[in-house]
Amino acid sequence: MRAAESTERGERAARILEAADELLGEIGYDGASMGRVADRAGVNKALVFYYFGSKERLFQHVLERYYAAHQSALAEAFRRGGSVGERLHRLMDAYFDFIVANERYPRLVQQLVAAGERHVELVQHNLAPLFEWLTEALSEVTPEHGPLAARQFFVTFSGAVINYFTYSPVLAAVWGRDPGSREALDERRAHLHWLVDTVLAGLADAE
Amino acid sequence: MRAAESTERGERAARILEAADELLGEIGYDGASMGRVADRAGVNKALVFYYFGSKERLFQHVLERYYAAHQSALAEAFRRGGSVGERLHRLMDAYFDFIVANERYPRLVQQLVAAGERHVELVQHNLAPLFEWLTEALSEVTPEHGPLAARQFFVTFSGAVINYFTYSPVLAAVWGRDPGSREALDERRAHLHWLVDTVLAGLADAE
DNA sequence: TTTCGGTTTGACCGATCGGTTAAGGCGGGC
DNA sequence: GCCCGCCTTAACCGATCGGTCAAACCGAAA
Repeated sequence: MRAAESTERGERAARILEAADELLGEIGYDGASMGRVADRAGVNKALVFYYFGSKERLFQHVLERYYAAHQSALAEAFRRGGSVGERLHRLMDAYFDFIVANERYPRLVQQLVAAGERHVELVQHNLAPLFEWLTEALSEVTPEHGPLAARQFFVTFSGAVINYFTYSPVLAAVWGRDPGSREALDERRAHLHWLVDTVLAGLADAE
Repeated sequence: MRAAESTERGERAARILEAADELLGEIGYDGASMGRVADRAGVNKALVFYYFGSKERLFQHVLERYYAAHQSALAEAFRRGGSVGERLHRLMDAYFDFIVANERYPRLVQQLVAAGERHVELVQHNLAPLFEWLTEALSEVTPEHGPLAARQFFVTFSGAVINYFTYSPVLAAVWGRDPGSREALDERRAHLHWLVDTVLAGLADAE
């Protein structure tokens, strides 16, 4: 995929995209000036505009790459059937794995949401399928309305996953331990699976 | 409290602080230029520097106000004793109520974390007490290590609360409903309490 | 060899940024 | 009436921002 993009319009465009990706994750949209992007890519600033037209389109390009990857990773996990529990565990794993493999992604989405109303649409398109899949997967065991509706669990579960990563630098300081280490990630993953099972058991009791 | 600050150095300083607070929540640190802060406060730009010295100190002032309020709200909720469940429910309510009463706060913290390593320290000081209280409250029923350790529930619970608000504009679009409405807030609060009870029941079973 | 179209560059633009400065109100004590 | 200290302002500073442009480069077709 990345190789295809490198040859699509020359590898310099790919270097620019990669630099924009890195800087967006490190210092945010406002901090990542076109000049710094060009410098990191080892390229003249005007070339960035030649390839991508404007700052907004450049970073939109960066986000769409993640969006597509995120989408396909979760679609794959959802397509295969199984019981409610199996599908939830698989969705959870897919979401978790995707973020581990794309460590800049959660901070990036977080920046978009925090930046205000302007970029809500993009995040919305990103979140909508995940929301619908989880709603469908849960529909067998949750009521349609009220505190136990699927939409509540959507916020709770996705928050439990993504917050671990977005707050990771803070957690590293509060705990005496790197939240990105292999053991810490395994522990978090096990916690999430326990959470799914416990919530499902609680829902069964509530009926 | 606010009245005390208004008279401390004249009400113009308070107007500047309020404008800075609003803009920080609306358009972020980088977007909130000193000129715009001054305009919104109805004041000359140089006056902002006269009172607060620099942009960084101005917004640090804004954050410290929230920090103190957050701290005291949760300390109050924790001080009173009771069973594990009672303390957890009270902490949850206090956290939730505080955010409802300070709607710009979560987006503000989110921006700090997203902005990179620079502001981690402030968020850390903010989160550390909450972490320790929840850890202490949970210590009776959770193991010290592994997937059911208190630190895991800290991330899960705080994420379940704060994510509802930070993703609120996105959720409004995905659902056909305003997440900030009275009924929606009540429903979310009930969900969180159900979550606490269910997790506690699950922990009791796990022993 | 010349031409040509895509690529790359340095120089430049107006706007805005955070921050400074010197000078003007302006009310209260002498 | 004058002076002093706090408040407030317009004007200005250098730096950086996103974006433009005309010229130079360069490999392939003719």
